[in-house]
Amino acid sequence: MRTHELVLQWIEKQLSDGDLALGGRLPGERAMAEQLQVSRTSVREAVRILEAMGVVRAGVGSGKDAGTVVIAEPGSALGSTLRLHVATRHLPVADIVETRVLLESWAAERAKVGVPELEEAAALLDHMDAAPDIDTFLGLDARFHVALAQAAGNAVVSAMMASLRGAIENYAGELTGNLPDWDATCARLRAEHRAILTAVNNHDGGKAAELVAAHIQGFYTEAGVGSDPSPN
Amino acid sequence: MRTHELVLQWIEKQLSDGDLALGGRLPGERAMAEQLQVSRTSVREAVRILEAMGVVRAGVGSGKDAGTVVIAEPGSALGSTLRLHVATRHLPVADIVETRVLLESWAAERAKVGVPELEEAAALLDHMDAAPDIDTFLGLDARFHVALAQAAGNAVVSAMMASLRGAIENYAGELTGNLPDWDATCARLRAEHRAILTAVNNHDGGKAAELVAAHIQGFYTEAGVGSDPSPN
DNA sequence: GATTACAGTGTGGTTAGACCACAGTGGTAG
DNA sequence: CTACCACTGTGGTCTAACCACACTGTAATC
Repeated sequence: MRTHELVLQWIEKQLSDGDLALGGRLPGERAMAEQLQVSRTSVREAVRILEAMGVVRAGVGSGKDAGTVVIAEPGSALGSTLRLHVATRHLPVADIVETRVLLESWAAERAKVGVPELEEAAALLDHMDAAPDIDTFLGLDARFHVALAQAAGNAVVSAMMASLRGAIENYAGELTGNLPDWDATCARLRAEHRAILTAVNNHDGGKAAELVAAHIQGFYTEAGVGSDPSPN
Repeated sequence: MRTHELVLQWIEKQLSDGDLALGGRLPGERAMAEQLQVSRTSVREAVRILEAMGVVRAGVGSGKDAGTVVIAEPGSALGSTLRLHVATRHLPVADIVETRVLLESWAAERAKVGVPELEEAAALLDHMDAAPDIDTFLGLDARFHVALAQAAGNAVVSAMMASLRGAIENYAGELTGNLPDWDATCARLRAEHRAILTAVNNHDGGKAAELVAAHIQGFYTEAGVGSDPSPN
């Protein structure tokens, strides 16, 4: 077994045993190296992997944001991984979109009315009506979809859904500039968002799921994603 | 931007541009370091991250398996990431199981009859009948479920489904020893597998999806997973 | 006394250079 | 022809140093 894997095992055990919890600080790299009798290089390789997994965040200096602390951001980590595999042509963009439709319509169908996430989603829709530019709109759009997914109460589905979106974010983002009429598209998307939220609040999960599926598929189809067999 | 991220960007660009394809070799670490004008350490950190993502595999020595080659194993990589997040208590085991049911029943419903994956699945069932011990059985079981998922033709769903299983593999594996009657459970699982495959081959996707959902949920429930609010 | 300036401390970030184990390659002695 | 062995290039590991950064405490200054 390679040295940095030993360090990974040790840290994972600390997490599993509860000796290291979310928000907690890892020992300094030099201290860990001495404690485990390995070089600082190996410790750093392990920390890098955990950072790529979204399990820790490393910060220089001293004080609040310094040191290596335990976080929980699986979404961005999974997204990066998927993005790389899309780059290798192993994961087709169409499959990403299809899976996103699957997860997100499932979540819409099971969204619990009255949870804070739905209120946040509603507030985001108001902000989107006043979004000054496309990028701001897309940023709020992402947050809306995540909030909607979170309302279903399954953290794994939320994380995966967010990662799927993130994996093709740049790719799809480039295509929005080529849309024939962004203002019209934007107006349609906003109307669809409100229809989805209304269906959820009316306890009509089936309707909400249908609307979400059509909403996502419609956007990517219009942007030209999914029909192209050779992305990048 | 940190140095190793620069290396990551460079490699990702090589992949996106097609200059580096699946099965291809990365330049040696020393060569890459010189080419990008960074230290070998930084190159190694980038390679470590890619390795954790399941994008490359590093091998020592010379010849066929030597050097750093591009692979495509998102499943194991995503599984490790999820496992770590389960360890931080951020992802409940119950959510993992629920998501696996979702993905796998979706795949069962859309499995295409006649594809090679289904034939492989059938062959695996025969091998499972003759499995000498639990570990062998569970290994074949994993391959059966992956083959079934692949029959739906969505690489992302297959990878995610495999990763979900892998994330709680050890956790669930420990519990199989505590089952009241493994022989009975094993016989039941084998019967359920055949019923699932039969439903798929009869083009009864709805039935297959139902059976798969009950099959997975039943196993984890019997093993005591999902009802325990505090795993590990 | 309050404020400012600055050295001190501990963090991760980066580098250079060395040595190791490993696995093929090819020459060489038998 | 065979067996051996030095050679080469790969990743794996380690050491020791230096840097930038951000806070902390102290001391000089107003």
